[in-house]
Amino acid sequence: MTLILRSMTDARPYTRLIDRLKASGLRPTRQRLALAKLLFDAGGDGVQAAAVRNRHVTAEQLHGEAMAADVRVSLATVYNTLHQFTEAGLLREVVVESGRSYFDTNVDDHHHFYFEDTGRLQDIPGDSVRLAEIPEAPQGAEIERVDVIIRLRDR
Amino acid sequence: MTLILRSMTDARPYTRLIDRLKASGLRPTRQRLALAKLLFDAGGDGVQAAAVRNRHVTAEQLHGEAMAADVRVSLATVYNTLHQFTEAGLLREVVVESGRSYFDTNVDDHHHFYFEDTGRLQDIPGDSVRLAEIPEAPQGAEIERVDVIIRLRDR
DNA sequence: ATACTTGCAAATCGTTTGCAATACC
DNA sequence: GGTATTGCAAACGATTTGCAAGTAT
Repeated sequence: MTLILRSMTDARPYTRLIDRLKASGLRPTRQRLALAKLLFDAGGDGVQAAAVRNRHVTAEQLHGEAMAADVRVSLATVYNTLHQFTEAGLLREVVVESGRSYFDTNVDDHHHFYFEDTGRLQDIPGDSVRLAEIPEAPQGAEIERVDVIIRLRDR
Repeated sequence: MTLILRSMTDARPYTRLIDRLKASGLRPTRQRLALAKLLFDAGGDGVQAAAVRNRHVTAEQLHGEAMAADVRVSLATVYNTLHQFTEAGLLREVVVESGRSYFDTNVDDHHHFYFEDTGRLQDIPGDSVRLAEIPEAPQGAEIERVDVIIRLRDR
C-alpha cells in the first residue's frame, strides 16, 4: 500500500483549500470549503493512505458526511458543488451504473475496479492497465478520454 | 466497412426469431417477437451493413421504433424485454452516461466509442483495442468483464 | 452595492413496480 | 386451465431547476 506524505503543519488549515478554490474561480463559501475539506482533506492528520485520499463519493454520500460533520448544506448544493469541482478539474466523474454518479478525487490518468455486488469503486493502482493499441478517433472527432472499467463479482 | 451476409430466404421469416426466444426460455409473445425483429432483423432484406446490425438502443428509442412500426407495446414491456434479453445473453447493456442505459445487439467481446456531443455510441471495430496488461482481480473477486469506453468530442 | 451562492420545494427524467386483464401452451 | 406476460398508472430514486433570501468581495 502506497503512502502519500503531505505537510500539514500550516497554522491556517483552510488556506490551502481557499487558494485552491480561488484558483478555480470559485468563491470560497462556507459550503464549498466544508465539502472540499471532506473530499480532499479526509483524515486531515498529514499522513494519509492513498485509499483514504482517493475517494469515490456519490452526492448522497457526501451530503451524509456533511450532515454527520454538522455542516449544514443542502443536497442541491452538494450536487452543484460536485459539478463545479468537476468542471474545475478538481474531480472526475465516473459512470459505472446507470442512475448513480460517482465523483473521484483522483483526477490523474487511471482506471477502475467496480465491485458489482457492493457497488464499490476502486482505483486500479498506477498504470497496471495499459492499452496496447488505441484506434484512430473517427472523422471529425478527437479522443477526450479513455475509461477502462474492470467489473468484478464475488468469487 | 464490413458486410455481413445472411440467408433470409426462409419462407417463414419469424421462425428463426421464435426459435431464438424459445432457446432462451422466453415465450415468443407478439411483443417480444416484434422487439426482437426490430433489434436483430433491422432492414430485414438479407444483406445488412454491420453498422445496421450492431445497434445501440435505449428503451425510449426502441419504444419509439415500435410505435412507428405500428406495434403496440407499452414502455414498461420494452424495459422488461430489454432486461430479459440481456439476461438471456441476446443483448449487452452499456453504461456511458448516468441516467440512460444503452443496449447493444453485439454481445461479442468489443469496446465502444462514445460521442459526448450527440450521445451516440459506436462499436470499436474488431480488436483494435487491446489491453497490454490486466491487473489481478483483488482478493475474493473475479473479473466479469472489462469495459473500455473511448470518449470523443467534436474537433 | 453587486454579483454570486444557497436552500427549499417542486419539477423532471429514466426506470421500476403492483396488480388486474390477457395471451400462450 | 394454469402460468407467464402485458399494460396501465402510480411509485421511485437520482438529479435539476426556479426563485426568493443570504453572503462574499
